[in-house]
Formats: sequence, structure tokens, C-alpha cells
Amino acid sequence: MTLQQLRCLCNVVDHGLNLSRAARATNTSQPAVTKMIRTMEKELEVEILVRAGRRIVTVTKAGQELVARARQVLRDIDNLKLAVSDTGGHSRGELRIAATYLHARHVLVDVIRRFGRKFPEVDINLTVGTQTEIARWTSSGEVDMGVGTLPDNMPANLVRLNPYPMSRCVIAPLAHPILRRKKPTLKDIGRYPLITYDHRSKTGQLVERIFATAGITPNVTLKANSADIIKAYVAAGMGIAIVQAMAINKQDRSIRAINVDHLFPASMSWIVVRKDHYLRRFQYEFIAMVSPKWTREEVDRARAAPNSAARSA
Amino acid sequence: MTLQQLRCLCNVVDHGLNLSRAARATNTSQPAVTKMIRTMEKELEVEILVRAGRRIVTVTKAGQELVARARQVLRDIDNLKLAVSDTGGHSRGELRIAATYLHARHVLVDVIRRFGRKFPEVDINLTVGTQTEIARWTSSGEVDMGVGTLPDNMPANLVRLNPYPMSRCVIAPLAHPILRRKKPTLKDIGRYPLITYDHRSKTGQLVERIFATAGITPNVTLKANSADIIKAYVAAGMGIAIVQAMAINKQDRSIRAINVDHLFPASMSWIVVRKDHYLRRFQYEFIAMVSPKWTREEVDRARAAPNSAARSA
DNA sequence: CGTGATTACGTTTATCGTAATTATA
DNA sequence: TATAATTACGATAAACGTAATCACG
Repeated sequence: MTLQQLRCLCNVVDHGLNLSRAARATNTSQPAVTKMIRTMEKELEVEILVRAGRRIVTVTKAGQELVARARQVLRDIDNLKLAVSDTGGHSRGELRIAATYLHARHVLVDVIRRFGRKFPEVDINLTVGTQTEIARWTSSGEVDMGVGTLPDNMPANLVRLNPYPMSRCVIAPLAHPILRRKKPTLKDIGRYPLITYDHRSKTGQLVERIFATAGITPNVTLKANSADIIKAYVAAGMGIAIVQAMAINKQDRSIRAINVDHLFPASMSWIVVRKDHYLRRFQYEFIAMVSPKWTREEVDRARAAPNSAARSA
Repeated sequence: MTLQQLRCLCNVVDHGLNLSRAARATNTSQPAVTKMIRTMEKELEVEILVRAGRRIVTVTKAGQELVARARQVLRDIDNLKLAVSDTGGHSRGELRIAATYLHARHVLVDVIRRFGRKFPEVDINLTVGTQTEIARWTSSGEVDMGVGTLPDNMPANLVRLNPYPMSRCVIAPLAHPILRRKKPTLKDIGRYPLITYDHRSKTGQLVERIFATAGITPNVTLKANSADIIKAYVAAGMGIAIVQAMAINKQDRSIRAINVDHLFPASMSWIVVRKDHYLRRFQYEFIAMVSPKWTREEVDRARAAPNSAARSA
């Protein structure tokens, strides 16, 4: 029994029981794959694959058991390598982050700058994606962690670290009359031309719904899908807009913002990581840089606590 | 990274960092061991062993991390093999049980007979040992489970399945006057010559202590360390004795027994198994044969529940 | 016929063991 | 000087790839 065999078997089931494709994924030849499977079947004295003549039909019960446990072993081997390389004094490696555009563009900028200074040997890889993509990439291990608003139904192998709220605000050009109000109402906002997110974004959906339930039909002059675009058009006098507070920074001199949490409930941002992946020291540190309350201990508790897959023999 | 390398490394630390002995344990040559360690060190880019010249002094921190995780992987591989062979219809293999003499000689006789009939393909291996030995053997994996009274401080990797009480009784020859009492007192018993266990056994300690606290000095005519011996001498008229109820069966026509739970608190018998070893179907069945209340579900709960090592990445 | 699994066979590589070497207690 | 790790080298084996074969759609 070798790890290579287990890896190969997993690739076989992951590629629809197609030995040729599995061979490519394992970086070997098709006959080698056949051999490995057959060798394992002989050693374990069970059939793993059900064959109809020379066609592979399904996986036997024993095979399923085997694959499940093989995956665990291979994960553990991966974690073993990470853990060992993590004991060294200096942290080297790669940190792959998936985030929404908003987080990548605003909150993470400063975090990543600080992280880069502290861990110059770590290559940072930042990928922007949708909520769903972030969850999928993190779940499959394509990235190490995800940051942003996230879908409600998460893959089971992920753990969401305690959320922090994302406030929203209304933004307007400097001299705009709405800026005189401390706590603008929906009606106030509805009086002016409005620039909104399109319905694909969470903010877009939320704004649309809130206005609808209030029975107000805002005068939407433009729909866009990026806070930066929206800000530019607000600055250009096309109207006012509701955007996430984190999208506003001190450099924005041509617009001004007023918090509207009283109108639009804050939505939640999360960090997600896999439960069963080893977290390297610098990964813990990155999380702590995003929010200091997530210490290593807190993160570990969250990973172990709720429905973490208990080790079963 | 191969399993062979991991196995070898574990053997090295398990044999006091002596590569020669580790080589023997791994069924290979000494140079091969050197090579494997060096290969891993190169692949992982860390030192595993600390060498002073050509002498191996200790294990590095990285090495400790590696060994711990390697053990887990190797255990999982063992469990994998067991789990796979357990999916088949017919159960084959070996069941290794450690038990106290008392359990082996009495309670287990019938259980093992029934088990043998139900699983003719399973080789049963029954080893008699002391409480401490049973715990140690089970903990180290030399046997699959232990049955009997057990020490209070158990190795952490064992789980004790809910105990059942072991009653004791006073035994005497057929016409003995004490047999006329339904509920003999300590004083009643103290009137007659007594055969006891020696102080090494739990019953021996218990009887000695109870009499001492009652301020009664029994007239001990013989000390022995086996219920069968004691029974023989009781039958021969040398005196009466206090033994575990399970040591009495219907074939004992020359002696008679009276329960004395009211005088000597029942002690507990346990079944112990390792938490991290896969339990085969027939092992669950064996446990259920010893006591039907320990169903597979109950056993699994006990194994997972209390302080079972949670899977941590 | 084309795709895909299996078989056969030859090559390569890497693992292992013997023997020699060096270092340490 | 004896024990033990390392190095060097030769032998063995098993893992792999190429090519040929066979099955199924």
C-alpha cells in the first residue's frame, strides 16, 4: 500500500472512473493506473471497481470506504508537510486569498500591506470572485481562505469565523441638500436621482427590497456593479447612492457620506477557512490582522467547535 | 514521501534513536534507514534528527511534529485496511482478547463458545494477564480488547465501556452451618476458618480491609490466588471463603454460595478498547455478546463522547 | 472506427543490502 | 576496541512507459 496508489485511486473516482483522465491527473500512464488499482485489489483482497467486461461501471462498497479513508490520509499527509515546514523560524510559502471586489479593494489593502512587510518571504495571491466562487474555491482548497459577504448555505468543510457588520451609507456630492440631514429617511433619499448596484449584488437586492416595502419608487438613473464606478458618477453629479461604508475613504474629497444603518440593516462579512486544512502560522496572523479579536485560540475553537468532523477510527 | 519512510521514522524514535535497532524493527538494513531519514530531511527541507558528529542526540521540533502526524497517518492506514476488509460479507481475521484469569475462566467461556460458532473464520486469541498488563496490552495494540477489573488510571487512548458489577458470595461445603443464614454478618463469617485471596488481588484487599474496619480478625487458614484453588479447598472442608459470584457455576455440587453484596461492595468489570483503532464488525458483536446492552451505537458513542481526541488539522 | 481498459514487454529508476569507512564512547 | 552512523557500490525489484491487444459503444 503506497500513497501513490491512494492518490491515484482518488483521482480515478474524481474523474468519473475514467482511468485515462485519472492517469493524466496523476502524471502517469494509463496502464500504470490499471496496475495500481489491481495491485490494491490483490493486496486488500477485495474488489474496488465494478467492471462490466472492460468497462468500469461503479465503485464497490469496499471501494467507497477505501476512497473516503484514502482522502483523509492524503489530507493528513498534506497537513503534515505544512506543519513541518511551519516549525521553522522563518515563514515561507504562499497565502492564497479569495475576496469580493469590495474587500480586496478596500479593507484588505492595508492588511495585505502590513502582512507583506511582516512576512516578506510569503507570496500573496489575491483573487477576486463572487460570494459563491469564494466559497467554492475555499472549499476545494484552491485558495487558503475567503473574505467577504458569503452565501447562507456553506459547504460543510468550511468554518465561518465570527462575522463583523458592514455598515452602509448614502453618498452625495459636496453641496447636495441631503447632506444637511443627520438621519435621512427613505423618503428623503427617494426625492433625488439614485445610482444603485444592480440586483446581482447583496446591496442592490437590499436597497431594492427596502424601497419596495416602503412603497417608494426611487428614480434610478444608473445601475452599476462596483462601488468605485458608483462613486465616480455620484461625484459627477448624476445622483446620490447607497454604498458600503468601507468603500469610502478619506481620499474621497468630492463626495460626502452619511450612515444609513437605521434604514438598511448591516450585512455580515466573514472569513472562511477549511476545517481540515492545517493553518500555518502566517495564516493565523493574517486573520488576526483582519480582525484582532480572532486570535489563534479563537480560530482553533471555531474550527473544532460546532460540527467539526470528529476523528473516528 | 512514502509510508515506508514514515514507518521507519516512527521506529527510529520508538527505539531510542538507534538506527540499527530501528532497521531491524522495519525489516530493513541500517543504511536504508539512514537513507530514508536523509531523504525526508531533503524533501521537507528541515532537519529531523539532531546529530552530534555521527551520533544522533535528539529529535528536532519539526521532527516531533512529523512523528506525531506520521503516527496518525499510519494508524489511519491500518484502520483503512481493517475497514475495507470489514465491508465483505464474511468476517475473517483474528480477535485478540486480554482478560483476567477469572473472566477468562468463567464469564468468557460461554461467550467465546458462541462467538466461535457464529464466526468460525475468526481466530480467537485469549491472553490472561493482570489488570495492569491488560491495560498496557490494549493500549499498545497488542490485543484488541481487554476484559476484567481494571486499574483506576487508564492510558488516555483507551475507552472503558460502561461497567457491570461483580457480586461476591461466601461459599461453604454443603452441610456447613453458615448456609442456614440468609444474610450472614461479618461476625457470622468470622466465626469459621476462612480461605482468602492473597493481598495482591482486589478481592483479597477488599476482604482484608472490611474485616479490619469492623475490628474482626478472621481465622485465615489458607491464602491462594485463584478462585478454582479456593473452591477446591472449601470443598475439602478447609474452611469457607469469599469469592466472586461469577466463579460459581452449577457444576459445583460440593459447595454452596450465599450472596454477600451487603457486606462487600461489588467491584466493577469493564471492557476496554482503543479509541483510535477501527473496530471490526465481529468485534462489536463480541462486545455485544459479553453484554447485550453494548450495541454498536452505544459503543461508538462511548468511543467518541468523553475526551475523544478531536480531529485537528 | 474510436475511445478506453488490459496485457505484454522492455527500460529505467530507486530502493535495498553488502561491504568498507569513519566517528564516538 | 566495540558499537554505531555514514558512504560507496552492486544487485534486485518494482514501477513506469511504449506498444500491442481487446471490448464496448
